[in-house]
Amino acid sequence: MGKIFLAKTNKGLSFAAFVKDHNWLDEITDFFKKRDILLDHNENKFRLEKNLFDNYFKGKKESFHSLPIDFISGTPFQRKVWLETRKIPFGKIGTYKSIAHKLNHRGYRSIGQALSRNPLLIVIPCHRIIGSDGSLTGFGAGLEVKEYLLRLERGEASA
DNA sequence: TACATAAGAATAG
DNA sequence: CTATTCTTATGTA
Repeated sequence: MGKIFLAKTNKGLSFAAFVKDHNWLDEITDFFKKRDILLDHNENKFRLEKNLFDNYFKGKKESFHSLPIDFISGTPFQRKVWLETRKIPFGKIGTYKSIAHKLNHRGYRSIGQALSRNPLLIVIPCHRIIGSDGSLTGFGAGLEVKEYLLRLERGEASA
């Protein structure tokens, strides 16, 4: 399916996304640079994460709830949305509207906006959020990925 | 303050 | 019923 770029602080995982191309990596590294976060290329530190993702892509109900995460970016609102999204159980889906409702918000669109900036793909299952009519509205990493992930959770994955 | 948004609702076909 | 357009609210820079 592709490679996944992971980044973590000493507090927890802070970034996870599919690697697009080299240029994309530059942007990410730049992102961390601006925050004075040094990147240490040490894959050994990601044993746990790797294992979790491995489970997930095997179709196991990995919720990542045990994985410590660290929001290096994000406004209070975004975090609320992310945390709420994270509560969605494996295999289930939610709508922007439902999230908004839980947060006592009327800003459906803002939910999507927050999710679009989700730095923790999969860990925060933004792919489980779809439009109120059941349509896949959008996805940062590409709708293909979203579709794939949803099928994966339905047990129809084909890698 | 102005811009952008992964939505929604409404309308037309 | 589906496709298309328009509207509105909210977050962010």
